[in-house]
Amino acid sequence: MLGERRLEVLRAIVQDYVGTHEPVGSKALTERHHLRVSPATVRNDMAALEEDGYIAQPHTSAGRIPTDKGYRLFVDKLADVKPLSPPERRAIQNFLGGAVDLDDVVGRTVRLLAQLTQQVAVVQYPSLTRSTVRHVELLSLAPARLMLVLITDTGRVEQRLIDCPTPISEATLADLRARLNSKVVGERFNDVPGLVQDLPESFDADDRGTVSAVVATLLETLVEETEERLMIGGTANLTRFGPDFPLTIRPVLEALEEHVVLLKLLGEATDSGMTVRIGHENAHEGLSSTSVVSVGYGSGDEAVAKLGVVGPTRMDYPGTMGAVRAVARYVGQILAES
Amino acid sequence: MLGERRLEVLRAIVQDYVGTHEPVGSKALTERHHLRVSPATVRNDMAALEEDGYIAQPHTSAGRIPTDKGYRLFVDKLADVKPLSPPERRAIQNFLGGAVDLDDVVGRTVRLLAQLTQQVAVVQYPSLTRSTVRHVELLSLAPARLMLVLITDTGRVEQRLIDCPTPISEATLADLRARLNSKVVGERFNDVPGLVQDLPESFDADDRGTVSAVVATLLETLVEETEERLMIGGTANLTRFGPDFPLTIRPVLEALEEHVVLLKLLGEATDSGMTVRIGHENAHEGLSSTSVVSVGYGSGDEAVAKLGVVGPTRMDYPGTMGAVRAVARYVGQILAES
DNA sequence: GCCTGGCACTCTGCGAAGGGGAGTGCCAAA
DNA sequence: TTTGGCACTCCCCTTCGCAGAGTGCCAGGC
Repeated sequence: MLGERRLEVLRAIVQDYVGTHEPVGSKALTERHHLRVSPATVRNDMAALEEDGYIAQPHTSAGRIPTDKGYRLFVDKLADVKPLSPPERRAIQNFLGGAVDLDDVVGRTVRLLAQLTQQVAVVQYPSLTRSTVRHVELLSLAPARLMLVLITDTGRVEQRLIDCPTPISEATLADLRARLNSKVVGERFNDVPGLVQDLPESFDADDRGTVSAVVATLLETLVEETEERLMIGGTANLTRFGPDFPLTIRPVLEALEEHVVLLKLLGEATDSGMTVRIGHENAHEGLSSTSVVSVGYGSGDEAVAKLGVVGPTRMDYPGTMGAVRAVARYVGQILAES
Repeated sequence: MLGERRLEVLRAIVQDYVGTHEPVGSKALTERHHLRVSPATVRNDMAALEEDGYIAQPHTSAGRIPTDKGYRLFVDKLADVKPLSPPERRAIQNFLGGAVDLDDVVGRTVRLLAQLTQQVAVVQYPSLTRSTVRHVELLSLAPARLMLVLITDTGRVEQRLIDCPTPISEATLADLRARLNSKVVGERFNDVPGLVQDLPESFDADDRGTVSAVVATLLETLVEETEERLMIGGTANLTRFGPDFPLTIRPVLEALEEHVVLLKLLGEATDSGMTVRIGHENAHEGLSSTSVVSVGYGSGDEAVAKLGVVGPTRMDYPGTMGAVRAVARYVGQILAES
């Protein structure tokens, strides 16, 4: 359909526009890229590209800018992920390696990604549902008041207060704690319900209510806290959007504050491999002039969460994708080590 | 020094400028505020106010706008904190009351404050140093690997991994756990070091190394985690700064991302009562065209942390102060209940 | 059939020019 | 001390005109 040279022209347009942020004309194209043809020929190609919806003119007799469809083609067919340089890789490793706990890992990742891409970075905390249980702790705070602490293999800690129907002895509590842990430690969250549901039956009638309450709270924590958290950074980079951005930046800031929206956005991305959503491909309309590059990361083979960046559609896709992929890889390593 | 009417004129200028965001002239002043004098008289007063540095003209023969010094006088002498309406109070209570845990309380508070003031809200997590210990838990993860979990009365949980020099038996661990808790539960963080420092001596020589490691980690957690966290919201309100804000908004966004800066900012505020820092009174230069209204909040009589808002110097001070104070009060109540 | 050079046309962006408006400062009088 | 009057200043907005860049189309060449 599209000739080889036309694709080349589109690639050149995207690259130039990303660099200059100004509509690019036929003459400038032939000068900067050594296409072996004249401006007039390029004009013909541009007309065809515009006809097919890959580029557009902001105003008659101005240069062309890529459309969402044009960027899509560029990303799918014309762009290679640009690997980071060895020094950059080392810097990433050093910076992430200094993290002391999970919060710190996520915090550093966000700052790193924002810094590397000069865009807004979004990092999801490792998801509970895909994590496994490292430990469950039960503390007696008062005669009829317990605290349940759940520790995941990714270092996340969740706590819940439990009001017991009847007081429970320390001995029974220790027993419960031991049996609970022997059942669930190392198991994935999804599998926990089936493993603990018959636990109350094996206790004395007196304690059964309390044990049930504990089990119920545990399951509740697993479900409710699937509500996933995320961290955002680099919002100052939004000012790079352009001179027209007062109206552009506002809906983006609003969207970024709605973590639910962002989580959904990340969730929609394919599980493995990198996902690029361009402009109107994003469901949320506040993000219709932005692109989202996201990828899963995890401590093992499997992704436990996602991270990505949000930037203007006119972003440097190869560079951004390279940075996102590299950061995800190293975060995975760090998580695996801890 | 300043006559009564001149103060009245200053107040009128501030109020008008806050409302219109445009330099205010003598004629408009006499029309909107029923000052019983003519524009010419007001002009004389304005000249005097300008002489003293309370107001300034952006350009010759334009209206006047308040200076930082003018706002300062307004806040100190001319403005009353504007109480919220009963419906607003009820809404606050309902909204905050729905919180399920500490994260949720802080999150809701930030959103609420941003919504009420239409500005950027900053809420500090309850500080560890002023909190008391609710429980310390020790978990054996591996033969020579422990996890220390610290739970505060404000619901915060911190965890740390400990590598033991020598393995420790479950019995000894239980003993240590019990003695540790009996010493520190209910105590303020600041007092903990003195209470636990002689703990290692009372154990067998074999275990002393491990106990020392545990104590050291606990103390480290207390100190390091004095690093306080905070949450920010309402950054989309930055777009209200004005049409000239591309250059204004960027340093503010940058400052907001440096939590360390913000914590310092909040920390500088007086412990009790409300603090208003106007324009250049803020140490950080990115915030030199913003004002920060902050106040402490706490579960009891004493403040455990601070919250506040960051907005343009031309903000509605009475309304903002009223909202900040009210929110702080209700957050305190919520924390006291839980 | 595709590429190329030439040419007329369109539209934006920028700077100069001009008028309206708002506001000030000063002065003289009440 | 306040007030009305008046001349002056400066900003802002609109208009105008022009240069520049880019396009579309056409006719000719490979």
